[in-house]
Amino acid sequence: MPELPEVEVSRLGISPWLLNQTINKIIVRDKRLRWPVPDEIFLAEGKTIVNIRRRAKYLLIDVGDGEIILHLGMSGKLRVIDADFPTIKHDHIDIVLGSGKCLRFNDPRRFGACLWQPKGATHTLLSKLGPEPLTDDFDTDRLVALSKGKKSPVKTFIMDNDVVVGVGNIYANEALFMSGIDPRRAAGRVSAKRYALLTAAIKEVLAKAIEQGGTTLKDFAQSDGNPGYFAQHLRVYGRAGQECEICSTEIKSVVIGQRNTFYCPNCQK
DNA sequence: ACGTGATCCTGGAAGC
DNA sequence: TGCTTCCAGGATCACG
Repeated sequence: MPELPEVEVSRLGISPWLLNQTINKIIVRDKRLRWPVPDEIFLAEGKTIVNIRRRAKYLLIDVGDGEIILHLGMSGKLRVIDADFPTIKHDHIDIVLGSGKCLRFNDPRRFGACLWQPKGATHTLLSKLGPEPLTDDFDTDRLVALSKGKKSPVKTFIMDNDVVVGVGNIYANEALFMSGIDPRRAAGRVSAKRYALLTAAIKEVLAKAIEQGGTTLKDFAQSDGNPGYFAQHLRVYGRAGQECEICSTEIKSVVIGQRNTFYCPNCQK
């Protein structure tokens, strides 16, 4: 289940293999992803990859005339392998490179996406996104301003892509624990002081995860497809019934916005 | 405008 | 052992 750090680590992992390479061919074995894969992506054939960037959890492969947009959904994996390497189940798309390698997209649950945006245009999916969490555009003032009067839970608030992008369920849980805020608390009833703590916690937990190569639960493989990475230490996520590391109180779980939520009833108020 | 909830999909785990 | 059921997850869309 790739969150922002996993996508960033994927970007870093695949970039050296893709940059300055010509796209010889794009093979779409199954276009039934989150949205049907549009024929426009074939416009990238014959073009050279000049940049690979990330926006939220989207990867953008720039070929000059436009960008291929990739989203890993929750079960998507990218591997860079030899183009003639035998395919396995759910290998939906190949981007075949001049080097003989290919970027192969595998996604069992097909929640991922492969789309196209022409040069200068911004796909509607990307046009309304909030700021990147690791930039200065995401700060305490923004959380304080946008949360005014909001009755929905603070956890739902920080997972809202209009507020800030890239905060998924795992890191939302962890950041709220780190800042001592009860995830059920109404967003409008969190003080500015505590929003400062939360802002810092979000930045810290995401940055640390990127450093460590991404938190790796069951669905993430690094770009070379090899395991051999270690899951980042999670303090509340998935730990219901276990003791809080700080105070030994039992970690509770509750569903918020249809998402499993974990917190320490003693440390988080 | 705001908030809640259904929905997409599959594999792995848990339950019977 | 083999079946069924449940669950996970991001993001959109429909509805109250």
